[in-house]
Amino acid sequence: MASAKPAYHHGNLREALIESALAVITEDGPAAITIREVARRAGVSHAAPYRHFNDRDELLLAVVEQGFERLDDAMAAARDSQGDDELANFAASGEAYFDFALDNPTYYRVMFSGDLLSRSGHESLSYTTTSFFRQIIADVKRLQALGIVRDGDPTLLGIHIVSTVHGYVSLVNDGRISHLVDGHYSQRSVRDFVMEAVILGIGAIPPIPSEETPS
Amino acid sequence: MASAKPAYHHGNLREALIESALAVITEDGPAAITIREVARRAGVSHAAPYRHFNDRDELLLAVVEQGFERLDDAMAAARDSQGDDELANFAASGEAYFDFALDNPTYYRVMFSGDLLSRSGHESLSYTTTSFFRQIIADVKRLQALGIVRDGDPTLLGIHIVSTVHGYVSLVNDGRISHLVDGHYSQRSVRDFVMEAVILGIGAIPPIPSEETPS
DNA sequence: CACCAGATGTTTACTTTATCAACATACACC
DNA sequence: GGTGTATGTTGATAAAGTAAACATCTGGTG
Repeated sequence: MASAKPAYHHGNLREALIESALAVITEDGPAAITIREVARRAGVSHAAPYRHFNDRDELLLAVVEQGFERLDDAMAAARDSQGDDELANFAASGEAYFDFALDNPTYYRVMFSGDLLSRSGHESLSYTTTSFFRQIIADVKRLQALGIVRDGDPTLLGIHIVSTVHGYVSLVNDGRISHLVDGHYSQRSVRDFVMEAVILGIGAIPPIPSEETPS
Repeated sequence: MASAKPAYHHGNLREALIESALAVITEDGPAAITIREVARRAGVSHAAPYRHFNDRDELLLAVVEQGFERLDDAMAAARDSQGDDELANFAASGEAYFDFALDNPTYYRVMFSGDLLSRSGHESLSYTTTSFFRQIIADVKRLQALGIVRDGDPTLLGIHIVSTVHGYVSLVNDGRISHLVDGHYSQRSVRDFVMEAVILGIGAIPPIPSEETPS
């Protein structure tokens, strides 16, 4: 009861366009996104997207924003997953970051592409990262107050932490270290090594690994 | 004696095109590079670049390769600058990396854009990073043998180191942390903090800061 | 229920670009 | 000097961004 005629109005074109954009990026990278291709995939005319986005960048921006929302959600969920253990909560949110980035390379790539920012210094972008950093720095402060994290400027510590995590997932996503890892390490074990190194680096003791033995 | 007529043959068009490309990237980002614009800046017709590069990506690739050469040179020079002090040499080469990336954001951005790789999995690109990683890992091994760097898989330690450095310079270059730093810290001091944290993180003691008091 | 105002799509048209093919020129070597 | 090859130029085609004018649907309003 919903397929007789193609329907002049799509119904939810905006979302459909974002999804198509993601598909294109996954297949051919962010540079391959074209308004026309995205429109084609959504089954509308090449100019229809302009009813929802002023230009190509705005479409990209919508993808970025959706990505940050999902990342935020994942981290927020993880942050509260470990009860009262502050360090475990922090580690869990960090793990969520790793996992989001590695499981959603498409989102991650656009989110941190830098190209968008350089082209149109969209405030929303810098805002997103700002709030993200604030959260990390607040975490560091809290853990310092609890004596879990070493003394030192929390902003600088936060920058150090984010640098490592972001650097690692970027290198992995861009296929820059696969040649070192493939056949020698599981992606998981490398991720865990880096994560523990981060914890160690801020002077906290990594949580005792759980007994689970995943496949 | 070298400017009478425009000269049908440019003389060194290939280099000129690479330079023009760099200029465009600096001004408007990598996505703004067009064969035609680059040709315009070099003062040649829109099809002339095709005598030197098969397509747009190959031009980009040439920029990337030149960038990696310069980075390699800078690091190699630094690596031998501190005499027999192995750790100091390592730190110096790391510092050279930071400096190259932060002083040449244009090069660095294209070099690690990831877009190129995803579009055309050019072997030369993965090769470059491969040799780069090999060097780091060799350094780690040597320092471990000297008891300067903590035990642990040198490949994983190398990945950790490169992740942090690359992550930091990427965030800086993409303007993602300027809002945290501006007015509070000098870029230099943040860089030094991260660099020391890396040294600390691999279990080495940071070299005693020199007496210099730069402006 | 008929009708109007927006919102959402479509068509057309113009400009810029990548890229190819055909043609032109200059330099190197004989 | 003559010629082949590398290096440039011109012209043409197809695809994309984007704007403008036109079409159609949807949701109130009377």
